[in-house]
Amino acid sequence: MSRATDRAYAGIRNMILSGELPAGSQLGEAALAERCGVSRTPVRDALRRLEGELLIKRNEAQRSFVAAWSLADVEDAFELRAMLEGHAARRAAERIDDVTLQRMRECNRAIGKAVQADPPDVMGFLEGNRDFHAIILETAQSRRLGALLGSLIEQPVVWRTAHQYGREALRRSHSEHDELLAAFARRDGAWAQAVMAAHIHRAFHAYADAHHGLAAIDGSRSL
Amino acid sequence: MSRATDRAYAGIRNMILSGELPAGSQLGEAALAERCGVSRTPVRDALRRLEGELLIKRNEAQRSFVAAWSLADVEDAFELRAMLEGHAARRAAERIDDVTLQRMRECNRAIGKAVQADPPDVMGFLEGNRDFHAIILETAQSRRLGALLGSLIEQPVVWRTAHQYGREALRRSHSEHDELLAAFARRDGAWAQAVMAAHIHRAFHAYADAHHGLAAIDGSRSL
DNA sequence: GCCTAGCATATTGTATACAAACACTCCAGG
DNA sequence: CCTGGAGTGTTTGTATACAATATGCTAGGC
Repeated sequence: MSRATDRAYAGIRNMILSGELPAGSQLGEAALAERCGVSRTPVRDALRRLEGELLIKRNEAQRSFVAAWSLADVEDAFELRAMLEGHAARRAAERIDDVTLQRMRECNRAIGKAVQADPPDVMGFLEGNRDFHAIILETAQSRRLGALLGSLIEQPVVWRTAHQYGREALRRSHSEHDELLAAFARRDGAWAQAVMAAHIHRAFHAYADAHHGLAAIDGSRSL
Repeated sequence: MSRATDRAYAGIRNMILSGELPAGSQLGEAALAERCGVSRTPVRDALRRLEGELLIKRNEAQRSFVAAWSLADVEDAFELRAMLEGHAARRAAERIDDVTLQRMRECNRAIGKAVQADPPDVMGFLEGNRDFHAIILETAQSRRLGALLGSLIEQPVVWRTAHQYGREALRRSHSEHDELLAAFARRDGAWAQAVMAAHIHRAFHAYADAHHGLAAIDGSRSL
């Protein structure tokens, strides 16, 4: 998108994800505009977008607030992701060509390298991971699926806690990608779907463990 | 939302769905603003929203055009709906209380009455059908699921062709709702999910038959 | 004759001013 | 002391003016 709108979107988004704007705080358009160095117009566009991604909720009088995410909300989002990305994986496995398959292999090699670095290169991992999933989504060739997943992929709180993931969790993620590649190589859609669904569900539990601790799985705390 | 934005959204949407603005035609903000009797600002909001619902697509230079829907696109949307609404039905069956169940029974009775009227009351059917599915979505208690389905429920072309559905198709829809109610009464999530998925898939074929004819299932024609 | 550069035009992006809606406070009356 | 309501201030909605950008056409050179 255009420069000012992007700046507003990225700026507000970062303020929310970094915790600079805590859950529940009001987002006045004028204040945000000043902080981002743009006028209210692009801020309004950005707020609409963020509202669609459920990072922001509006009260009955159209005032915007940072949405509060309970663990149940996050689980809900992961469950939908598992379903939709599983579907995407199945479609991709049925449609993938050898060139794309090769690209995915290289992508996962890069992820493997990031995992084995000392200390683990978490940013590199996240980037490779995002690319990997993006290729699958693209190969699935469903515009609507892409649009739906768009609001789910960038988990709001995941980024903040990614660094808490242990090397073991990253390594398992990497090896699950390998299994996905095996399913793709065989063009086995059902296999790919199952592996992907498991992959996402496991990622949720890795998140829940890292962020809430094993004892706190009660859904009562907000993020 | 507010008055002007709603007017723009509803106006543009109707122009697209009614065919007044054919697929592929450019949507200049200024022209739309004049036709809707508002300024460009609410028109821009409405365009953003419609773009999210994929009724509009933008080219690389940010110009808006009415999206062309091929039969494959419609099938794609129905497939996603089957998956997501199936999921919603499962959650709803596991959570529904007796009061809501009674409301749904009454809703389906109203649908039955519309179907048996002579001639069939198609508008009444559509209205009841929408309510029925809305109750399920509400009972599923997943904000994100609601947001995702929001962009899928209002099939753009379905409304234009609903009147072509025969009484038999409407009657089957009604009886499938009955089966759904049976699954809900037993709190059987898996059953509800299966019935709902079948319900949506059948609806797609009813649509395809009515709109494209039995011989034209090739995905090449746009809507 | 064709390609390219540049200008004219159309269209979207951004800023700002003003209008409307809402929330909040404070005072008056019971 | 509690309640109702008017007034004030804050916040969002809308309109419009201006800036930036893309597009298409024309003219000039090769």
